[in-house]
Amino acid sequence: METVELSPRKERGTERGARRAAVVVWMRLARVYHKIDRATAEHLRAHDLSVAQFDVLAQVGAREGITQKELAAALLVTKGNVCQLLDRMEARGLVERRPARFGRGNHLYLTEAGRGLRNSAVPAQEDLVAGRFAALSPAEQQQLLDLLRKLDRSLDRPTEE
Amino acid sequence: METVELSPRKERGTERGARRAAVVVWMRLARVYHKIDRATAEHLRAHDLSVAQFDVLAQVGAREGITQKELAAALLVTKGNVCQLLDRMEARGLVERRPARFGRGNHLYLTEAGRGLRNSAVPAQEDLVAGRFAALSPAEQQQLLDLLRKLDRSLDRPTEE
DNA sequence: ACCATCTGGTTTAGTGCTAAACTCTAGTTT
DNA sequence: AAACTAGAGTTTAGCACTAAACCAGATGGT
Repeated sequence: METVELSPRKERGTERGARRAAVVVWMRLARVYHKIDRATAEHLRAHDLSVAQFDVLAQVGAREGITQKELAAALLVTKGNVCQLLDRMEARGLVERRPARFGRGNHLYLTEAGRGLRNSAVPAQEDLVAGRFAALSPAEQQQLLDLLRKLDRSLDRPTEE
Repeated sequence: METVELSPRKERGTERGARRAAVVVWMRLARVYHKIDRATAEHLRAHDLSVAQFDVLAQVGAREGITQKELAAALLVTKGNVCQLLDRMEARGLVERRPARFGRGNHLYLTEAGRGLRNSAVPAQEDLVAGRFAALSPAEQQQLLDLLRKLDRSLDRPTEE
């Protein structure tokens, strides 16, 4: 295995420190993500839903008529993944694919069952999340949101390292 | 950075408002996590490593002699998952399972190949993460870390919902 | 009209992950 | 010592997810 090209910067002492600091933040963020994700997965089992399926239900419910491509983009997953997810959920009668009348692409809609499940699962899910964040005051949550937003936006801009 | 309202004024301080607010923070956190996770996965392919394998390599390298159970706990995954992961990595000659001399459990060690790979992959990975967090100043990263730490610690405390 | 291309969507192979059942053995009980 | 128990590790079934190849209908240029 070859050595990988490191970024062409000079190894100044402060850079090393900055690198460490970022890694620590990232590890903590990943930890928090995992814990809450696990907790929601466990909770959603009461509705016979996986987290992925819940996400589909929530997104499609919020934006009916969305296409598979758009859904994949919204969920940050591949179209292949969305396709398989929809296969299962359609077979279970939760969502419906309708081919576009003009142009290409399938439009997605919730069935009655899907809407019903969504209406019960979404509030429960929100309650759970609210509970997990309850340790932070509203002001702290706002602060956290601000930081995450700034970070998130910077991630869209093509590599500015 | 300017503060953005979380929700319409009329919901401020209400249960509904708090619930919404937490959900918004959570969605943003999940988004950030996904993006960085994807970026690291892509980057690690240069070393023929998945994120999970990288994590194993990093953990075992940092704490040689760790048991599988401890590793699973450190990575927040099931022991079954660790077992499979180790199967592949052992087959590839990166790690080694050694049955405990006394008591039960396997102790884990990196092979020479594993150590070499770790030594090249870890710094590259840290550079990438540092780059992704570069949009935040050191002070902001500290702030983010503080909030995540507080949140993380609260998640360990048995359900206070 | 014809062909080339583009682009949603589908399929497939391979990893990651969980839950749950199972194995094996160390340490304990009787 | 024989049997029981508990705990680390393994196995299995099934969903999630990606990358990459594939398919088919739309679009567009000549």
